[in-house]
Amino acid sequence: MATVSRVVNNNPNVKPQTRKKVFEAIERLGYRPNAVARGLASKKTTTVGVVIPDISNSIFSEVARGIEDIANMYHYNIILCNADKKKEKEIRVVNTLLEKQVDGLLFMGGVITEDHLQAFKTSSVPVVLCATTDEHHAIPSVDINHEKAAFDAVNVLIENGHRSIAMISGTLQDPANGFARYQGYKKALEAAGIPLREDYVRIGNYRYESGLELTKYFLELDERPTAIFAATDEMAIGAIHTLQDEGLKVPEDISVISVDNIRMASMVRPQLTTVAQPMYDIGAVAMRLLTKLMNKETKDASELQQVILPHEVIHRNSVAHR
Amino acid sequence: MATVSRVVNNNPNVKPQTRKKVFEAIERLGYRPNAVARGLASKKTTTVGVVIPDISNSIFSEVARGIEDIANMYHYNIILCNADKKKEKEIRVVNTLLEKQVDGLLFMGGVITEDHLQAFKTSSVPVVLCATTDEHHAIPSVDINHEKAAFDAVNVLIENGHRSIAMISGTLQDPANGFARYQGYKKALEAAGIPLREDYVRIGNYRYESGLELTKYFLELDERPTAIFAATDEMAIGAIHTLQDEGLKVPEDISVISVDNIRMASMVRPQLTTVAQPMYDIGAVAMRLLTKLMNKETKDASELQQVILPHEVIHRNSVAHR
DNA sequence: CTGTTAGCGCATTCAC
DNA sequence: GTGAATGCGCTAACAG
Repeated sequence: MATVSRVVNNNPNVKPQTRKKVFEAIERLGYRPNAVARGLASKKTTTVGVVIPDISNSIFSEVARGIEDIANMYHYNIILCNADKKKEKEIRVVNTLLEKQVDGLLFMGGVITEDHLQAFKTSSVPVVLCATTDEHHAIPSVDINHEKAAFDAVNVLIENGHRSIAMISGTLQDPANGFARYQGYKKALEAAGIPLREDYVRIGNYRYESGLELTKYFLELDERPTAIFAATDEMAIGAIHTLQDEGLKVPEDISVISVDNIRMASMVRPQLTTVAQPMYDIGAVAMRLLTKLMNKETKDASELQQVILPHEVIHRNSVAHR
Repeated sequence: MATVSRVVNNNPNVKPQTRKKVFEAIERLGYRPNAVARGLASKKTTTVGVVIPDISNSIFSEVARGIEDIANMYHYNIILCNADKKKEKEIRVVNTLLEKQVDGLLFMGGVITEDHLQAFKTSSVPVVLCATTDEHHAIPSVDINHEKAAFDAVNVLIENGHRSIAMISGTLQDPANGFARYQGYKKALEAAGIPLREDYVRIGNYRYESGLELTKYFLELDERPTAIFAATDEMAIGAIHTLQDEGLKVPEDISVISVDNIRMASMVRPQLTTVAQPMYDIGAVAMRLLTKLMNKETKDASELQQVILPHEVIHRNSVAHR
């Protein structure tokens, strides 16, 4: 029995001949190792938990793909849980994942509250945040610099001569994303000496429909903006369509830029100029970091583990000089 | 110890008072049940395996969301594995999933070969196919009728007076999807007495880029088609863009229709007329069926378990009368 | 209603 | 290099 365990686990201390015999017996009997029993005995499940807001959202599904590819590479499987950015659900799934004895946890979600931190603290396995950060940087994370990304996007507009720049923002309640991107907008205007106009900022919900809707508001203004910065590609595409539906041309009449670079950004006309956020890489790097933490390859989880991946302006056809 | 097990598992045979005491102790000690040990002892893991071609593809990620929601409702978790429609990888992940003692398996993939059937047969837990079927209907499945969906799509074109209808097909090697949709196209033409022209059919890979590319070919034909039927929305959107880039108007000059109804279909201009395939429901129904099978609520896995969900024509703005 | 017992299928000592 | 013994943390009989 111990010998079988050795060959199954590739332990070298087995005579090649008996190894062969064991393999034959395995084949003949259709023996399949029981990973649950192995997990109980070895205290390792080679499984990691992934909590994600919504797998059907393309942003997150790309991150998930990055996670799974790297997980696979290191022979981990992933248990996937949608939590819809609902705090209660997030904490609940973290606990069930921990009960299932995952070897590590990847967390994507909304705001990281004290309760989240508390839940993570009860974990005996490493946790890394993915595409988000906690305000105190208490948990390892990998993300982009959302504020700088937004700043760079708005700057593209400014460099193209725009000074009337509206923003379709996400919720300001989310410090890691919505608020940070709004801050980037504000600072870019500030740096260019452009006064911030309150009527040039509307709050959406990140989605297409809200881009569609909020753009109508801008068009009713006496002084229409000449450019719109949307916090997400989806809202930007919504904006473009409202503009087009109203007979305006993008980018000739109004320019549009955003941040994300979802696949759809190059599948619309005009193709969207946007700041690319490397979704796949965020997932991949986060998973890689998690493997290091699980193997204790890295000294201390609390040092240096705030990875910021670079973003990049992708020039396409939705921004024009004026 | 047994009593603790009882309260944790909500067994009614516990005096309310001792139940309360146990809960207090659990709270005080921060006790967290070990689901792996439970799984070993009870032979149930409350986990199901999901093999999926690519979670970052919106078609599949919507199915996955349907699966997870219902799984969650029945207190199952899902282990998600991407297999990219690669036979070898598919079979490998099925085996690791089985080693992990999942209580059931949901399979989305490419062609179901004999080797797949063989792998499923070694499973002691139920398997259901999701968004695909095997040719012999040996495995329970939930899907739409792809042939009829394609037939209906082409018929919309015919009813609108089109007789020169080209098709951008998926691979004909995939009987459950690509080939079935091609068959639907063929039969619709046949039923309308329209001869099939070989130069009106091109084979793509389901994706945007191939729609983009193959449409150019149709435009170079002496007799241009007046309508294009694409096997997927992505290819249809690609077709529309090539048409527009060449200065043609959709649907005035050329009509386009397809099947899928991905979210993006209503996020392009013109909005895409397409046959809706209920992705979320396919996942949800498949998971629900799997729960029944796992609970042996249903007599025999091999009877009646070929669920066909209805599809529906969604009229938008990419088809015109001529 | 509660406590005792015996595995679940492995990995991991420890002898040999 | 191999086999025997122990225990991972729980559930499932079984007594009481």
